[in-house]
Amino acid sequence: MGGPRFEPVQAVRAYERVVEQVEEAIERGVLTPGQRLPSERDLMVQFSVSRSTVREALRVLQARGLVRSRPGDPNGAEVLAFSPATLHKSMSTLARVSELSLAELVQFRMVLDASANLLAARLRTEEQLAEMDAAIARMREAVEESYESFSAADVAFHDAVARASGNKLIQICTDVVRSIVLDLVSEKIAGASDRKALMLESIGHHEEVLAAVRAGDGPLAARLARRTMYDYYAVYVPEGERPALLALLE
Amino acid sequence: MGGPRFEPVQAVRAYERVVEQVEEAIERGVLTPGQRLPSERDLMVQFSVSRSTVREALRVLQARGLVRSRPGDPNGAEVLAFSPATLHKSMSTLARVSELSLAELVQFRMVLDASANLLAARLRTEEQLAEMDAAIARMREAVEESYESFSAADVAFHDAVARASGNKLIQICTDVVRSIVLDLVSEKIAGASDRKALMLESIGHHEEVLAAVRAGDGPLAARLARRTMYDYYAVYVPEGERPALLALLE
DNA sequence: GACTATTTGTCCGTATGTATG
DNA sequence: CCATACATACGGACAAATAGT
Repeated sequence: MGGPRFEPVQAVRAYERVVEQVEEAIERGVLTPGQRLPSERDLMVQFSVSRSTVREALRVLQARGLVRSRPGDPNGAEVLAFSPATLHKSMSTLARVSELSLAELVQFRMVLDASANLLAARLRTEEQLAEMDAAIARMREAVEESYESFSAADVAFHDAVARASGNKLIQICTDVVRSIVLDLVSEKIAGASDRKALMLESIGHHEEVLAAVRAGDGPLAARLARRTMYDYYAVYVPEGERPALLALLE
Repeated sequence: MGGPRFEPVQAVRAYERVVEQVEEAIERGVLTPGQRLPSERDLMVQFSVSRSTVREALRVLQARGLVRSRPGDPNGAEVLAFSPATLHKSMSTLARVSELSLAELVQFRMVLDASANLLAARLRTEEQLAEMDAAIARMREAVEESYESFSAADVAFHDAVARASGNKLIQICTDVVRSIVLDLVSEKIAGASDRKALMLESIGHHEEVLAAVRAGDGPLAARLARRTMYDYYAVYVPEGERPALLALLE
């Protein structure tokens, strides 16, 4: 064993080297959000490449959500704070291209929401409990208004729980997967004839979940959260795929 | 309320429009993986834009993992099958830039692995059980060899469980988060003095988990999986953040 | 408000290395 | 080996947009 482990020589493009250097500077904190990159002409001098190369590198950095540039900006491209937008983008294409079924998405939401509730039940503050109360109150008001405002309040509730979990990864994934699921089923829900009854039932479920979170009973909150999500979305999942969801309900 | 809801007019760049059209063609299945795009010169004619614009669009598409282009290829850029590589990339930068702590990453792994085991216990086939057996066997052999081969076998086990869960999203996220965690702690583990004892203990835990999966006891498998992961990684997590992990162990 | 300087967005032409037949 | 077509990279140019005077 052993011997020299040569790296495969790959003709790395010029723009890639530019991307790497800027990316590393951002990740190392040398460039912080809000700061500006040098102008394209300055960059072509510093990297000693042509402007086209600089621009291709900037496009890649922009696609990765690290910088943003506007025409005529005298300050150069702006370094952005990381947002889950790119994550959202790639997960969305994954959902559309790589044939993610609604069942898998809902199942993943059940996993995330249950975990968030489990953690929130132990770690929540009084302030966060108040947020959840307020969200449910808005859900109740929205029943008479529109499905859109109801859905917004529902999102706010789950968001508050996700924040209370203290885990940013849970928070971000919850946000991403939820918006994808809503894209897939919001028209169907909005057009349901018994929409109002569904909303009222959902509110009751949310209140039970919140009571468990308030009582600090994590396992119960997680179980109720899974059940709530199942009851709300199962009708839109093909019957053949529902057993996979039920497997989470023990 | 009401009134015409105008969209904010944003000067959409030419390369963006090119990206949109190609992206849509891929997502609608007009362009399938393995197919080739027209050459850059053909594209500048079809879109009636310049070469630079075409190239910037191709860089963005490449950054999103949708196409790949090599110099001298007579067939033009290749349409790729979607891979979680972009997802991996953006989640990695999220971990580095957005200050994700090791505690949060391990916590998320605990959530994913527990859910995967819960589902696997009900949905696994005999074939998948055999894979898990084989992985544990390789772990046992690797104890005398090296930490690297042990880690590889360990990865294979968790991968088999994730596949057996039947949820691609769990599978992909497991893969992504695991590699990030391993990047952060693999040197520490490899350099541990009581490495061998740790490996043996870990094997025992994995066997208990597998026994629960084989018995079809999902909740038990999930609980053991969480415990296994905690015991393996907790020492690398700052003491102040361990309570957040313990909150998952009920 | 208008003018000017600078920057980005876009286009064109050209040279070079590479892969295919 | 040669010819062709391609991607890569360079440099120059002009219009549109922005910021400061």
